[in-house]
Amino acid sequence: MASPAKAPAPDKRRLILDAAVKVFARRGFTQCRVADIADEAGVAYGLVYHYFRSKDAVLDTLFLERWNVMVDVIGEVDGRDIPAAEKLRAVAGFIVESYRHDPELMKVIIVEVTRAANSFGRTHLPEIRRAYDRIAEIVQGGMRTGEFRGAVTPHFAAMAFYGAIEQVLTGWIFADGPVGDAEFDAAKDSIVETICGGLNG
Amino acid sequence: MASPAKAPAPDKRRLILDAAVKVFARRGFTQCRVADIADEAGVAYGLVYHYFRSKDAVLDTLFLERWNVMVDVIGEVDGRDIPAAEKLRAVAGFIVESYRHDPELMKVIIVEVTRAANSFGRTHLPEIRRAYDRIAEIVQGGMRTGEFRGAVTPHFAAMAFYGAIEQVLTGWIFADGPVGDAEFDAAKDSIVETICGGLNG
DNA sequence: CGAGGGCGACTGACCAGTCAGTCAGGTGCG
DNA sequence: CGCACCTGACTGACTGGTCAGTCGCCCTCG
Repeated sequence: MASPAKAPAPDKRRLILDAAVKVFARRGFTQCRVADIADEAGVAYGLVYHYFRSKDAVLDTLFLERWNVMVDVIGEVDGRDIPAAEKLRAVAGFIVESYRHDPELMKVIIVEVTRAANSFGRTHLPEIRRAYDRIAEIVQGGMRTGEFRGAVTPHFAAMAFYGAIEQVLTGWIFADGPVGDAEFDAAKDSIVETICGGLNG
Repeated sequence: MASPAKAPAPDKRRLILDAAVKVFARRGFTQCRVADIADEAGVAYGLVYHYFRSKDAVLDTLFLERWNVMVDVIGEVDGRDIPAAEKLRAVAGFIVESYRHDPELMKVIIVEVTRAANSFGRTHLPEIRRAYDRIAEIVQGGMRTGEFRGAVTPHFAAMAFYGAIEQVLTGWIFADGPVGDAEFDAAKDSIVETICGGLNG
């Protein structure tokens, strides 16, 4: 996927990537033309193909850049010496903060890859699964120490946890108005509260 | 969307709809051609346009037919005189059974509409929201009677609940192998157990 | 002077939707 | 009863437009 070794011309390449995020977020991957990316970047059409093998490769790069960071963070969090519930809070916090920091990128990743079972979601299944697996490891750790009970499998709990987060982000994406700081912070707590504490009173 | 009053020729129209489910499930809405639907139905290309305004209208019909049934079921369940947790179990059960009964249709609805924020998801936002709202009403009822505690808003709990279900179904969709009966039944319990009981031990 | 970043007109494939026409079954009239 | 006419379901070749990807050229910098 373009220039593996020493970065040759970081400027324009980055410009194209950033422009692609904007354009993909605005109209969706399929609905936008390669010309839109080039225009947004203020760059010639052909230059996109100088840096990327195809339109698909642009999305692939965007997704992998960010997803790998997230998978690493989850692993790092699991290594910390804190309660399992705090680990889940850290993960939920990181994902919510990612959205707060760059909503357009997160929209593209979720809508065009993570939730796109017929196209990029299928391509990147292994990477997506790795994230679930790492969350499941956190849950399993919590069960080992007795912090969590073993009513459901770790894998299942991980699906529910990640599903809840993605559903909340999707709500924000659909709303596509500005979301307040209070709402971001409330969401982090609510996600952990729901999955760990449960509804039962 | 075609013949409102007395059904004139139910055969071919239904045939096209059923064929579309197969084809959309197999290759995705955008990746498949109208000719594929016609071929699958064993019908001429033009007939698709005799019964439907456009390719989009075929998907719209498929989605609304099924989604409205689900929204009605959720409302009916809420009317029953049973504990709130049992209501959620009934809803989760209905959705899981819908998948068990017709996985292809559910795949199309979830992948192409519910999770497609840039296309049909946006179009059908009102219908999708109606389902969330009805689930939230169930949760709110549970809080009123003291069955559920009010740690999170009903709306948030509804998002988490539905998000967990959809994530589980998405897992099955991605796996696209046969899923065993035991797994279906376990899922219904696990979803309710996770959302109501929580992980904390 | 040549390597390679940068350019954008062009092409070939693809596909949603159209439309001119066929045909089977129904209806009314002589 | 049967002939003429009508209706609309049904057909599939064709069109118009779109767009990913190519290619030959230019221009700058070392």
